[in-house]
Amino acid sequence: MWFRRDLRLADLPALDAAAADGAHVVPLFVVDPAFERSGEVRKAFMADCLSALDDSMDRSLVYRHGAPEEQVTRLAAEVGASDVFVTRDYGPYGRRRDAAVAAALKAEGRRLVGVDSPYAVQPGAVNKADGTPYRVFTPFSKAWRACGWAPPTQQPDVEWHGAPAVHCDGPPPRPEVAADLPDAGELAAHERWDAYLPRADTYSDVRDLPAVDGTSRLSAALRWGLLHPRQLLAELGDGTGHHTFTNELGWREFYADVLFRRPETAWRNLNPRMDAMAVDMDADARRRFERWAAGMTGYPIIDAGMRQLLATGWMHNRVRMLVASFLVKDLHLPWQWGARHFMRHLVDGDLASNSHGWQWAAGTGTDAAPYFRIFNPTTQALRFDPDGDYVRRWVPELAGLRGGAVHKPGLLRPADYPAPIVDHAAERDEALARYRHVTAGSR
DNA sequence: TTTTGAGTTGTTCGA
DNA sequence: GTCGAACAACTCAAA
Repeated sequence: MWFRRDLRLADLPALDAAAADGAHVVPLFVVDPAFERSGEVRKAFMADCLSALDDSMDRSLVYRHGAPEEQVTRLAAEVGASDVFVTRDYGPYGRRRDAAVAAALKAEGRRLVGVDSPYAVQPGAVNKADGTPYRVFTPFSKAWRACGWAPPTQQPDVEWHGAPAVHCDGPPPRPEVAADLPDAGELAAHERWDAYLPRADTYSDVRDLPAVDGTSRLSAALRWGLLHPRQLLAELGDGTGHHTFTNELGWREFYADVLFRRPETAWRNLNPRMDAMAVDMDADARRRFERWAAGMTGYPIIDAGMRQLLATGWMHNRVRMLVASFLVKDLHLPWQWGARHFMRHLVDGDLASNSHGWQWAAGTGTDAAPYFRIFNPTTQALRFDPDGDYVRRWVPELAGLRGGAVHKPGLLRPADYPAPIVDHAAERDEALARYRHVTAGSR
């Protein structure tokens, strides 16, 4: 059983298949050199989840460092495995990697057996009546719900054998990070869900308020497969809050489906007409990006979000939209710069959701926001953080400003907090002018 | 087959 | 102060 982004034992059909008929299961995790590109916070969380997984199987997990097509093949030969079981990966890198591993195994008479997916409905399965994919979320979500999903399975009764009989490299290095990470591991994820579910009926009312603990905070658990969305869907009902929560899981599956069908859109515009949009990439653009990334734009809600990201590896969804809109429409930078920063720092960073969330904000993607829908960071802050508590938590320089006044420091701006780096009204006009240029050029 | 209306997350302007 | 229109262009499903 080769674990990748499914670091759990319960409701894991690939493990069920591996352990069928009492077969001896050797659990493997390959520390792929590709992980080197990850940010420190992501590496730390992954290492913690692996440690918890290893604990849950009596420290049987075999670590191997290196290219998967070599390491998987070598271990399979060492233990005489006829089959290597995996949960299928639908991402661009994972598909290439798995094709290479499958070919290497096949050359030695072994099989790579893909089972299940990280989704309730596997990417590629939801189609319109004519067989083509949906490009708008709402009709997708109706068809997705109509597909239905299997109930979760119980944890299989696998007999783990303790310390591996074969050579085992050490676990991946666990960087020391200042970030306040979520509790790692399958058990912690289930405890979080059990604690959240009784409050899920309030989801649609409070999910947009970044100062409130009004969401499940299970995004990282879903990303690393500490639990499967089936396990959540099985317990969600039809009330407004539960329906909205289910829709958010649907968005995750929608974007996985889009990326599966169009893998190049991880970093390229889905809508090629938007390739003509003028974006800034000069030295001043890089300077503006650095200010954005550091949380020093002078717009309090933007800076609070960017600092929350650096401090915790997570950012509230409403604020993700605001900082994304700000990067694209106020700073006129390529959405890919922001997407890359998010992937480096988010513990829940998922290529499909991240890239297409950014493309939604940038107006380049599937079912994209109309380009003229430009968030006003101050208006949004006053609406969704009316008491200013979120900003004061993450921007201590502004702690002396009371209530919503924290969103408009103006003349009360402390000396250690920056003045706004751009004027929103002027940059809004600039963004609309650039957009008009694109649409005029295509007529 | 064609038409029609709706579509995650908004803002501004003018009546 | 409130309210509706305008801001683009295209997809999709139902009528």
